[in-house]
Amino acid sequence: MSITHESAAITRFAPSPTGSLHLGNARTAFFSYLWARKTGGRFILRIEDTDAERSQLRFRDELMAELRWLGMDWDEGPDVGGPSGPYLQAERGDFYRTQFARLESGGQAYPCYCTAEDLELSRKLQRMAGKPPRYAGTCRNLSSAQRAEREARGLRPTLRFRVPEDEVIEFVDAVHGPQRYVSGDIGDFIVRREDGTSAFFFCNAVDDSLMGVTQVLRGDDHLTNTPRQLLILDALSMRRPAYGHVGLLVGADGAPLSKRHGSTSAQEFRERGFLSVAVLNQLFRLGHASDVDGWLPLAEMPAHFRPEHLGRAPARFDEAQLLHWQKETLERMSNSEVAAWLKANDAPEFIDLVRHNVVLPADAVAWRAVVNGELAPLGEAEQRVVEAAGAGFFAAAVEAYDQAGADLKTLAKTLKERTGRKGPEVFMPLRVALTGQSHGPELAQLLKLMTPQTARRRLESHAKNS
RNA sequence: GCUCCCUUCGUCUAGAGGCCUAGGACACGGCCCUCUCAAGGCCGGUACAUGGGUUCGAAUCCCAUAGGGAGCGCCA
Repeated sequence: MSITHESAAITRFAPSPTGSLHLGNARTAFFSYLWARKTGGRFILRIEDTDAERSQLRFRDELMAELRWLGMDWDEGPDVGGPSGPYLQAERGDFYRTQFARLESGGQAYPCYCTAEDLELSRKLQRMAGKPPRYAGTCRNLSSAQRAEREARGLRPTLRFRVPEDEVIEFVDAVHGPQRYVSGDIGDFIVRREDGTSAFFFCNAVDDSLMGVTQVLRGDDHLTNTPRQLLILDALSMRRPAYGHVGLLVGADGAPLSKRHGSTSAQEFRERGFLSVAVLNQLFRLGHASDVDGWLPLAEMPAHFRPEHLGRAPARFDEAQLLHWQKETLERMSNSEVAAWLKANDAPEFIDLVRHNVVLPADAVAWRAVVNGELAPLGEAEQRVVEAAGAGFFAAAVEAYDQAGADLKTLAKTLKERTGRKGPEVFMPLRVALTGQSHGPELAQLLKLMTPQTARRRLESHAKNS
């Protein structure tokens, strides 16, 4: 069996609006998006809001806003419509009811009157006995009289899928290759909750099929769920999409990405000032090997996306690499784009000067203070530079500054003549005194941007008691 | 407990039996450039989880072991 990656793929991203857009989900969404764009297919956004308790409108809006911020657009979705709507599962109840009825009339599903407490207890018992916690089959073969009796007692049933015995379920996973499961390992599972809404296994599989999705791409955590979904689709004689399960995104410690790893949502990275293209360049290479190593604009990513090179092993998210893509992105931006990104109304000369020393907006804040604010206390290394130069050096520097003004070349020249020092021995103490740091943008330009009073005061402060 | 998945430099990855004394990117270290940092150029170190097979030959195939992860939910 060979997997074809080239035909027009209909892919989807189907998040549940119960939280912010996690980096891992953003990556799966992105891969799905790229697959559709690469093959000239379609990308669908479907919101899985069947859990009324946890689903929130706010999260749905946030999810879409973050996706858009990242640069992804979808051909079908709750806000743009499409031929297979509605795209909110909460509004698809009629579709599910139709399919539930088909399952029930075919005997492929049955009402189950066990309560959540019954089931919990049963699972616990099985676990203690060292057995896999599977549905015991209590309601599997209830007679109509028995059902009527339970209904009369006011019990509201769930609908349970009757897993066929001794069936082999096979499929070719787009990233893992051939998979084989036996139905005996799967217990009957709930497809319709007591309140009539659809459970995940069901609506997720049915909608993918109904919406014409040809390629489902999702996290590895769904791999062993796939046979269940295939069973549903087969029972309903619905078309199976192809499935692909990518390795999860994990933190530096190898554990699934979570809050304790710091920022994990797209929103957090956006708020810290990361550029969306930088984030995309990083996601593009996590669990995916492209044919290019360098930075790519979003428009060129689909052509360099290789579905056959999606990774099975979990990928660690390393912020150092994201920082690299951030720099690469910044280097490609014009001064006015950088200025717009910084959102601070900086003078063009300032932007031009410090842009190569700024990776995040927070860095610009520090340089602004250097130009016209208060310097932070000197670090150890800086302290040593000042001490090595000596108070006399700075006294001479003040004098030279009074004559030369903000022209660093003349200032340095004068100082060289008066102190007999040269090169770094002249520039380094000046830099440290003037900026408080041993590194940074061109000193000559920095000096020009400062007010004379500031520059003079900073030099003078080291001329005395150092 | 059962089933399934995963394991190449610190990190992301290339690698589909000989092209691998394992390649690239990021990070790191050194040198050059330079007032410094960044950028750029050059150089460098570090990896096939372990143990058995199969084979003339294994990172690549098979089997065990170890370690990680997922699923077995009226959560998705």
